[in-house]
Amino acid sequence: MTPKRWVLLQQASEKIRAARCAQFPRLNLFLFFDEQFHPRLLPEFEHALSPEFSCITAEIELSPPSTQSSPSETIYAIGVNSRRIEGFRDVIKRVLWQHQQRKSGARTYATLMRASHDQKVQPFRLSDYGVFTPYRVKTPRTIRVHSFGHEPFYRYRLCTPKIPGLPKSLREYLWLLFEDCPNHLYKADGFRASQQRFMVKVPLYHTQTHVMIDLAGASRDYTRFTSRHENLQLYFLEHDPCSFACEIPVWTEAREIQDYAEVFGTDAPLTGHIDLLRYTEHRVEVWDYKPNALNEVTAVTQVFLYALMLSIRTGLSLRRFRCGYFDERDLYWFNPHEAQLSPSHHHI
DNA sequence: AGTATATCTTTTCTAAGCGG
DNA sequence: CCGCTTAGAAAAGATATACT
Repeated sequence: MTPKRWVLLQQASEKIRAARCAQFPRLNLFLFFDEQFHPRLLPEFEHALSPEFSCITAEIELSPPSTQSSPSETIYAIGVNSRRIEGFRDVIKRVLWQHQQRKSGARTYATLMRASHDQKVQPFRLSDYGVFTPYRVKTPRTIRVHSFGHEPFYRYRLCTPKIPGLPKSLREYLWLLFEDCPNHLYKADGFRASQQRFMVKVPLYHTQTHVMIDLAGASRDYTRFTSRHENLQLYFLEHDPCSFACEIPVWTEAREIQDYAEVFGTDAPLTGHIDLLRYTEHRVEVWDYKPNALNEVTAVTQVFLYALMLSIRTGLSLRRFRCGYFDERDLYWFNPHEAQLSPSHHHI
């Protein structure tokens, strides 16, 4: 979106708001130009929004520029009379998500595992399609928080001063989550990485002396929240220079892996939330806090799937990841690219 | 559950009005 | 001219609501 177009959309927004403010005092708008498939979307948006919102649509024809050579353009707008801007945004996102241009040539699971080079990714961004008005600007904080209503609620936290040193695609992913996360994938039909569906075989290393273990022990005195998990996570973000984010949403869909159904035994999207991310020795570390790590059996699969999904989201090779889980006594870690997923998924 | 925002309520501040 | 009173505005605080 060019700055000029952005201004035109803002002006259109003001115009609509002025005309409708009496009838719709809490009007929130999504505006876009008539490019690509957009105009067809107006009724689709309306249909998707109608169960939850009272909505209006508008079309504004721009007066053509003085040089008559170029054709006139139209701005389309869909609006809701509600303050639930996140709910509004989610519906728009869901509709647009289905219209994404399919990336051709999804890699097979085996190539994904073998890849030693990073891949280019083209993440979905709402701002590529249109603008929301009014736009609510969040106050900047060192640890930025966003709660996802992913049943239950997950509070994603990002420690912004630690971001600059990270690989670019990871940085971009961490930022786009705040607004562009496809929350509809986390509803009903998907399957969670935390649910056990198959076994992973991988060389697993065990230790009882590790900075993570010390930090986990020290975090016990931290009781800001009622949840132990949340206290530990925030403690790591505040006291460990390597920990930069917690409860990071990740996902992958069937169209992203050629033999997805064969590998996972389903077409449903895979979703999850990574407990804790660290960056050390040029490796992205995916961690899960498991009280009683010693007796843990499902954690390897779970953390492996987290790393796989983050690798797909960021395009970073699995070789740049390290995985593990820990508590106040024990720590286990492994290299995700060495993992072997047993294809049978019939054991739940 | 925990947090941000809107709305209502109370307090405080400011300044104008007025009588001594 | 001064100080007391008070209306109205602004700030602060408390509560309700919406949000994720």
